Amino acid sequence: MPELPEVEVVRRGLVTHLTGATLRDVDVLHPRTGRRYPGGSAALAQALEGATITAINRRGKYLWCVLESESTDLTTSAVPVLLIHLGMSGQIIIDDGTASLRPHCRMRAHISGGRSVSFVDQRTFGYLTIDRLIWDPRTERWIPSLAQHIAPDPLEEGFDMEVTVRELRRHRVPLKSALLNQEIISGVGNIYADEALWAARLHGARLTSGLSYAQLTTVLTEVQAVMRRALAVGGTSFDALYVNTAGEPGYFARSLHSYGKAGEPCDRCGTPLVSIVLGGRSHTYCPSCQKLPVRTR
DNA sequence: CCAGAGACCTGAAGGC
DNA sequence: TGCCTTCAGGTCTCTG
Repeated sequence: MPELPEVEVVRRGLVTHLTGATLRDVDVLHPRTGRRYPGGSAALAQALEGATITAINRRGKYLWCVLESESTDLTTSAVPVLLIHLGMSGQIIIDDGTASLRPHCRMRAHISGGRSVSFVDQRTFGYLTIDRLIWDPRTERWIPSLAQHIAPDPLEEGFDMEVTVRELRRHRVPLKSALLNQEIISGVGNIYADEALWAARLHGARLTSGLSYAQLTTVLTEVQAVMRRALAVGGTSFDALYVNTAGEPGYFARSLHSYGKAGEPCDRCGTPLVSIVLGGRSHTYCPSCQKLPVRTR
């Protein structure tokens, strides 16, 4: 499940292999992959034909390739980008172009040197589309218009801890749900939300409005810390659905303390971890280290 | 405006 | 053995 660290690992792979690359013989092979592009997958493939990638950037789980195009479709004053969201099973694989089409391959294009780039996505929650860059005054950088609604992510330069804490407190929702809300903080998914809550010793059901500035700052600091550690080892490959651009898994799964460990002893106190459903998503926590405050009345 | 629920999708895993 | 149900996840859309 690609969250911020996994998407960043993919971005770094693309920087190495796609910077300066021109897309040729573009095929978009599934209708859902191009569903966000007006005209759909066939029109998307046509628009991408001959486009050259000049830079690859990211905010949260949103990834985009800045394009220069020989196609008039893309020539306007605004800078066009290929926006990529990996959804929950998206992979981008660079190979030597001789391999046969991979299972669940949703887009394939040839690039220079006889190589090819494939977008593989088993569950089709991911998508590709073409968007335009707009200026984001909050962080003083260019972002795709379709990423306008998401907040800065905890590892980007313009991330403001105090603003995010205030935004968390403005909502009256379970802390776990707030961490997953990309409009409050972007890039966090179920794995790193559970891990940060475990590290901060906070129960995910606690309401954001009832938590102190110090507690919220702690959990955000833990989000940053766990993501940096995961990034350092190539991300989390909990199942076969996440790999880097070379098709290799990351190694952070072995460092997880709570996600996917219901019933196993807590690494701090030995109490068996418990799993509940919160906002429609599983939340695994230690009932001893991450207590809910006792309700009076 | 805001919170919560449902829809989307596919393969793995569990139950009978 | 085989069929059926349930579950997992991120984001968008709808409802109250």
